[in-house]
Amino acid sequence: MDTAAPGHFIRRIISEDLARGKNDGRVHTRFPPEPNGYLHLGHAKSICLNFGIAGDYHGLCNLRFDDTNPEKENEEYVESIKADVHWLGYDWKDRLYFASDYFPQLYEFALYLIRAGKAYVDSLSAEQIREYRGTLKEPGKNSPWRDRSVEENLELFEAMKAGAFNEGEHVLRARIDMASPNMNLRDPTIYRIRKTIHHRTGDEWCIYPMYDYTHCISDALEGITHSLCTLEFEDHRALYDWFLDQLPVPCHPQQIEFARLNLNYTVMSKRKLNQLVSELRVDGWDDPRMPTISGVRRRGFPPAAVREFCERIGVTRNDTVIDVGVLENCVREELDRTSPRVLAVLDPLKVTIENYPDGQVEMLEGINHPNNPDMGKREIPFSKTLYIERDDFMEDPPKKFFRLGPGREVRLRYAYFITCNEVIKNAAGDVIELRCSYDPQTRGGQAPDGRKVKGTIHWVSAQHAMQAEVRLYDRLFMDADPEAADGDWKAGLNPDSRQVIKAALLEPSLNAATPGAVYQFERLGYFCMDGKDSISEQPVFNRTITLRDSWAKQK
RNA sequence: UGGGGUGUGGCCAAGUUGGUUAAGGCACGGGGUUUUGAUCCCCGCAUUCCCAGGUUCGAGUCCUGGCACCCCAGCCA
Repeated sequence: MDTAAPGHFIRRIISEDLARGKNDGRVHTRFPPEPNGYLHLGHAKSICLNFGIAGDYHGLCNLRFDDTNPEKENEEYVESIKADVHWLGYDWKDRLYFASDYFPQLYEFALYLIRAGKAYVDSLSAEQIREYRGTLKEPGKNSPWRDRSVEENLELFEAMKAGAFNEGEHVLRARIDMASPNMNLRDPTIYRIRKTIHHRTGDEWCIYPMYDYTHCISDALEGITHSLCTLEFEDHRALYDWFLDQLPVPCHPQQIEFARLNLNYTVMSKRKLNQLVSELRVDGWDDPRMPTISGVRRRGFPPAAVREFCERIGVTRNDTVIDVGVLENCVREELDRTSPRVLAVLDPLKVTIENYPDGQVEMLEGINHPNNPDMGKREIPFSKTLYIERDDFMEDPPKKFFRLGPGREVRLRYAYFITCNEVIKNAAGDVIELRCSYDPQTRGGQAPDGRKVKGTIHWVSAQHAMQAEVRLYDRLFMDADPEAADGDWKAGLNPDSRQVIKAALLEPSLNAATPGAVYQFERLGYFCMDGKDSISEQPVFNRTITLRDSWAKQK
């Protein structure tokens, strides 16, 4: 029971509750997604909060699907959500629930409310209900059906359930206060008729309970102690409490609101993400550019990095926007620690070592991680014809450029010092090859005479390299705040958010790469083998994130 | 005066009973180590806490009055 660590305001509230002996010392939370889309980083914040708190206080966290709107929900979403929560590292064990499992109980409670005179069947149309509701500054007025007898309400509600009416003919409403300054309390609808097949209950029901009514009761039935939700539900708390106060429920959970996660350079609402997917602006919910959990997973973000991110951003009630740089930094930190290093060339420039024996091949030793010897070593083949990164050569380099240029000497990582003797160009004047010479004394990268070179560049042996497709990603939106662009938020979509390199060259050890594995391509960044599009003849690597690059900054 | 919230450096965020020089991270700038211009390591970065008054020996923390921004009028969640 780590009540010592104070942390954010929600932990403080829970620690105080525990100290006062509230809830018999139990802490029980829940993560309640609606299966109407894939989970995104905003959900990750909620998942880490709810499961994290349960873990810290030796409590429990349920996974509960809030599936009360059959028109938008389906099984695919349910499965993706379960997979995403597991991937993040959390387990609900045997506590998987569905609000739809409570439909019978919810119906009984509705009957209870009707008998208590706290709910009535309204026969106004949707438009009329809206008109009667009033406005933010003016009170609403009572529906003419508000004072039906208990018997008539019972009869009508049962007929609604039996399918005697069409959608929209009637609704069940809570009888609270049409003049309340809190719009949520102006006789909210609690049941509506929907003749739609539900993904779990099929055609068993044609009336479906609304969120406000369902959520609080579901929490109470599961013995939830702290019901954490986002700020926009703050005004709903009065209703949450109202229902629980009217009904004979086993307990009364406490709703606590926190600010949702906003990230710059992206959008974070299921509605908008859904739009990007359905309009084919991206390749599905798991497109590596998407801020979805499945997207960042495919991109190569480790779950530990996402968890660390959620920890770092904190939990408050402030409406804020987090800089994606914070997320990227978490990803770099985790990947720097865990990923093996490898040599790969994305934009190949041919190099011939003129004084290297034809047909000779040497196996050179490379270490898999500079700061962690436990990750071992590997052999990298070296030969007369190599490829280096085109960016690592400049015909007319500025003084601060440490790489290759005419007459300059650099170190080929783990191999030899080479000097550029000649630059070969094609008819168009493009550099197509470098003729170099190597110093046999520098094998491994050290000169016996102690001379230094300023640059070390990566390379790959032409005859040994394997080919791969590499996909480079940039931010999905060009503006920090896509929604600010008045009008079409999709106008700011970055046309260059994905760049595909068809024939990158990788050192042969990458033959052993498996889907999902992340490597650091030295001096370039971290790359993750794609599990969907890779085929054995042509693996695909997604660039997870670049390395920090102070040279690029300097330029 | 519809109701409900929030305001600490460029972006987050500690600071809770008022009491030394306002944590930490990201970003940024400078330096060192380095066979990745990576990592790592130093150092710098708010005389000031939305504003204005007030209480007090002392206020980011208390009081009063403003200002700014966010949420609410689904038979969505």
